[in-house]
Amino acid sequence: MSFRKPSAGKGSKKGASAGDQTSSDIPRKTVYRLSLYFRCLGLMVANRESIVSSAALASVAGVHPAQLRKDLTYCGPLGKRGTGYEVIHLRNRLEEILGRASLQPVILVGAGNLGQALLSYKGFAREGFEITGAFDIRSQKATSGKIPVRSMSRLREFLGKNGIRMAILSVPGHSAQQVADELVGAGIHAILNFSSTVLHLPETVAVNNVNLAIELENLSYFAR
Amino acid sequence: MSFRKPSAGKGSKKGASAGDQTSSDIPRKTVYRLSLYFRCLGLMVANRESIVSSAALASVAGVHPAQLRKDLTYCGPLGKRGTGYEVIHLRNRLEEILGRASLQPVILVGAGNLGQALLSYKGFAREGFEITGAFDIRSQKATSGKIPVRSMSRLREFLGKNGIRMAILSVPGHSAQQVADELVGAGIHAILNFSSTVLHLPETVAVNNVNLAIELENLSYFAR
DNA sequence: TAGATTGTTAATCGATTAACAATC
DNA sequence: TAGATTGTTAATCGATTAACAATC
Repeated sequence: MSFRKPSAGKGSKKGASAGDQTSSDIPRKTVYRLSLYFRCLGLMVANRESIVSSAALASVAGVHPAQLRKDLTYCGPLGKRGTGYEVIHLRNRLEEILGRASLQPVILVGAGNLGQALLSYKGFAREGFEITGAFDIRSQKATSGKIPVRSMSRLREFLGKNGIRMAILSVPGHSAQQVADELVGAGIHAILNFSSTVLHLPETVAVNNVNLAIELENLSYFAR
Repeated sequence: MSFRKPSAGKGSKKGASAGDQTSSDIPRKTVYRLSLYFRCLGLMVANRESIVSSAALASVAGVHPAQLRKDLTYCGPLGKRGTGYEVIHLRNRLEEILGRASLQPVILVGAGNLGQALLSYKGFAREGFEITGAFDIRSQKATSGKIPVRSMSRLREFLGKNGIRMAILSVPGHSAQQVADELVGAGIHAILNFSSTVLHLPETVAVNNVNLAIELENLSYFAR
């Protein structure tokens, strides 16, 4: 989950948020769905499917066919009327737009319970995101198969040296705002916020909120 | 993150989804924000604040004051004109509506890399959700401090015996749909889906999608 | 009473979907 | 050519915000 808004406005996204940022002409919700289409197309490539219609792709992605076609208008004309889309071609175009070609370095801040769990999660790497550094108020020696957790005091130096723009924030709620300010001050432009605090940051900083407790709470409400 | 829609419609929420369900008159986005307000009020209670205005609470929650007031209309009249809201009173009312009073049992299905991480995450318990059972195709003995991972074949029996309605799904994408069908068949009404697959399920089942890779991908797009 | 703030309605805004001409 | 499906515009729908009367 995440809460920031589409590129056009300010306000709150999924549930709530503070501060939004612009970075392109494609609305945030559309960018999100493009990621989804990209993944569906990856499966189709693996299945040796060469052509797909908007109806078929939309069905797999769980969206309305018209919405898919609307979303794709942001990517230029890509299909062939009467036929559909070339799977590989469409996938390549989305990869290009989403900037998936290159590996993205990310730092993780807050190596507590959730932070440690995220550090051991291999899904990020599988998707092209490498956690190149981990930070916490208390540093931890590297143990087998794990990267070292550095002291927060080394943050600025590390970011500058490695040109990193993205951070995963998994500190306790009570220190999230302060740490986020620190991150932004040190040059971070995008934060995946797992803390339960709504961050107040400049609009130039992109924030996506993932609040697992609220997701469950939300489900439990609708499960009754 | 999560993708299902507000209680009223069908379509996709944050990014994409398939299938939606109704369960009340309060729109899903509003329910989500009520959770957020509930947490902010918790902090205020801890700070011994007794009264709060819509402007102040909205600011902390990162939403527009009018939106907060609109959201609260679903909860009945709660404030005092000219003064604001009694913190404790409002918090209690939200707790009531969200059904936070009681502890919710949840199962986790898929004890791979991410599943193990989620099992060791203590944040769920802290928020009133107890992972009472874990399942995987291959069962695992309980080790110190961890609950046992049961074989999927024991699922139906376990659910029936414990009256569990919610599941966290952390299986690989390629088996997510099949396992989800199994869960629904066994009586699950709400799924927190961490897999990268968009699930196609009956509208009566609530699904929230959390796709960490897409969250990061989305951020990386806007961080450029 | 004067000032403040809620609750609510109406206006705005954006996102989704329907419809269809263009065209393969 | 006839059938299919895209790309796009217009219509619909829902969510957010502005505005203000009610009232504490």
